[in-house]
Parts: sequence; C-alpha cells; structure tokens
Amino acid sequence: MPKRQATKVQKTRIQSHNEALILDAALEVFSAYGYRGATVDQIATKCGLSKPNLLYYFKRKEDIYTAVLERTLALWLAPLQALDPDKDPIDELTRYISAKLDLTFARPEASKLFANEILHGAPHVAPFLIGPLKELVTAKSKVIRNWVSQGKIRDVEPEHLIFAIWSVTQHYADFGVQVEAVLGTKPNAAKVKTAVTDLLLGGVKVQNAK
Amino acid sequence: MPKRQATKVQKTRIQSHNEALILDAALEVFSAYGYRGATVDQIATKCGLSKPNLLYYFKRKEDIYTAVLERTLALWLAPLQALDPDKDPIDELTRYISAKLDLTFARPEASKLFANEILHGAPHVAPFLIGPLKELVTAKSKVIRNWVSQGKIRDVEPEHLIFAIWSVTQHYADFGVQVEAVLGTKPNAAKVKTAVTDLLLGGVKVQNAK
DNA sequence: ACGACTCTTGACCATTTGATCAAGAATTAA
DNA sequence: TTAATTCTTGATCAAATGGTCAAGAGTCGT
Repeated sequence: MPKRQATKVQKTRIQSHNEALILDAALEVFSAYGYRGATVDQIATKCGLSKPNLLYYFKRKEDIYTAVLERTLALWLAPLQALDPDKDPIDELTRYISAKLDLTFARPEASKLFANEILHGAPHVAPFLIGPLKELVTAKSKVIRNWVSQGKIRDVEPEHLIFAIWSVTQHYADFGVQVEAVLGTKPNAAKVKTAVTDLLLGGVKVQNAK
Repeated sequence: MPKRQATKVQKTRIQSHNEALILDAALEVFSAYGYRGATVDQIATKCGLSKPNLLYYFKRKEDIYTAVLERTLALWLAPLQALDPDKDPIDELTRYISAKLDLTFARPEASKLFANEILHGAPHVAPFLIGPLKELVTAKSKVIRNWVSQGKIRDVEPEHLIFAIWSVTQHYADFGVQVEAVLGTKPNAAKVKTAVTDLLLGGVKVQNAK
C-alpha cells in the first residue's frame, strides 16, 4: 500500500504555484512573439525558473502553448453566450460589445494570442472553431434572426454582425500599436466604447433624412 | 574604363525575374508562418532556388522580409487616399469599403503579412504608422468630420470609423480560417460586401421606428 | 571565340533552441 | 528523524537554421 497516490491526482502547492507562474509568463511571451518566435528560455527567465525546471512541469514547448491557449478559449465564449433572446436586442448587443471591449482592454495579450493562432491557420484550435464556436454562433444567429423578423432590429446578416463585433472590438488589442500610432496616444477605453457601440448600432447614414 | 557600369544601376533580366519569384514566394511563406516561423529554406524551395542562390539576391532574411513588406504598404494607402471630399459621403464610403474588401479577397496573404507585423509590435513599419499612415488618417478624418458638420452623415468619430472599416474588412482575410469554420463554407465575396457595407452604413437599430 | 561579369551550388560553419539526464536539494507524511 | 517523493539545475545533445565561401557554370557584349 503506497503512502501517496500511485497515480498522481492532486497538485502540490509548489506545483500549482509554478504552473500558474509559467502560464502567466507564457501568455506574455507567446502573445508578443508568436509560437515560433517565443523561446522556452524567455518564458523560463520571465517567471524566474530554470529551463529544465520549466520543462519538468510542461514536457514540451507545445504543451505550454496549448495550456495557455485553452485557458483563453473559455474567456472567448462567455460574453456571446450571455446574449439573452428575451431581453431588448439593443440592450443585449450593447452589453455584448461592452463586454468584448472590456476584455480587449483588460487582456490584450489574450486577444493577441488568439489572433496569432487564427492568423497562422488555427493549427491548435481548429476543433474549437468547427465545434463549440460554430455551434454557439449558429445558435445566437438564430436569436438575432428572430429579432430581425420581429422588426426589433434592422435586417442584418447575423453571422456577419457577429464577425463585425469581434473584429472591431479585438482590433483595439490586436492592432493596438497601429491604433496608438495613428491616434498619437493610447486610446481612452470609455471613448472607444461609446464610439464603437454608436457606430455598430447606429451606422453612418442619416436615417431620418427627409 | 570598365565595360559595364562600375556601380550597378540596372537589373539583369535574370535578376528581375528571380527577385520577383523570391518576393512572391516570400509573401506566401511569411504570411503563413510569420517572420520567425518562416525559414529561408522554405522560401527557396517554394520558388525553386537553392538557399545560397536566394541569399545571393537578398543578403539577409530580414532584407527579404522588408522588401516584401514594403511592396504591400503602398497597396494599403491607395484606397483611403481615394476618398473624395467633394463627392457624396455614402458613395465614397461605400466605394472605400468595397475597395478594401476587394483587396482582402484578392490578396489575403498581403493582409495577413501586415496583420502579423502589427500584431508583433510593428518592429519594421513603426515609421510608416506614425508617418504617412497617421497623416493620411488625420487628413481623411477632417473630411469625414466635415461631412458630419454638414449633416450629411451621422455624428461618428472619424478615426474610429476608419478603424472599424479596416478591422471588419481585413477580418475576412486575417481570420479567414475562423470565418470559414464558423460559416461551414468559404464566404461569398459579393454577399460579404453587401452585408458589411449595409451594416457599417446602416447600423443595427431600426431608426425610423415611431 | 573570348574574356568579363553574373549566376548557381555543395560543403561548411556558428548559433540558437527544444529537449534530456543524472545527481543533488528541498519537501512532506509518518 | 527518516525515507519516499517532489523539485531543481548544470551539463550536455541533436536538430534546425541563418549565413558564408570558393569554385564552377552560364550569360553577354564585342
């Protein structure tokens, strides 16, 4: 009878602590340099561990990457999931855009990590895209289509509306350098929120022009 | 007196031909794998040259990268430059969105190359961003602001409208894998164009609702 | 045909980097 | 305290990769 679990099932205090350190550091490094651009040494240095020690917790570089990537996927689904068919469409969309922008400004590295992954053909998250993500979009598109047929919102293409919300909101993280360069200053989160929300919901055209 | 030019000034037939081959191959490889992810060998193989031969035309990997990157920057400015203050705003914006989407579908690799560069902090194009790009955006923002003050379009934030057009249009190239996965099929360019244009110009809200 | 120049390549080098391993240090349950 | 287990690391390796070089092949104007 072994003194400890024969098959490891519970994490040590040190283990949880170091794994968290590693994933935090890995997010920063991977999002800044991409998968190939990042080195295990960089990550190890950033979290104050030696390279062999880091590889004691994650056998391969790719394991670190998939671990940190998976941690962000959940974050991605949550806001869209919250879209409520029974509440006011404009309120719901406003809240969705707001939540996405909050994420963008609070966790730009997470957004960049995901963007990099997709940009390079989604080699690690293809199943996520054609599985849970597609399902969720399909479901919520139905909700939006309902709003349209009830005359509560204009006749938009739901999938493309969702793409638009994704791209515009994430733009402020993924293309943050460009935004800052063009504006000449870091954008103000609140201003961005009103500008983006107003634009997506209200459009450009003067609609009441007689 | 030398038989040929002492300082090389004119390109050989073979030279122009091979440089073009290289840049085409480099665009594909860099856009697919990023700067660090791409290898000189990959590019050489793709264009049917040996690695040393390729390095005969471009001394360093970085030289290939900057060359192919520069070739795309001009492409980027043109459509926005064409925005005409004296014509109808809606027509002009429609044309701009249309031109951007044409680029997206015709040259997705160019879009991805640029996206990757910005995503990683724009190490090679920072001067372009704070120089010509910023100037152009500032100038065209004035145009848009004029349209607003003349009541020809809604009161939008010009810079953020431009960001929105950029992000939404480029999304179909940069996040193409995701778009295709979610839709279950390659998107139809014409459909995307009407959906995106209608959304950005008309918004989501039913404006005439009494 | 000839000589000068351009183009091409096999072999090679130095560095980077992901990964291993054996041995020692620290931790933990009894 | 003790012994099993977990944690840590210096040294090291093999592969990948950017880049070099000398020598030969091809091209071109005359």
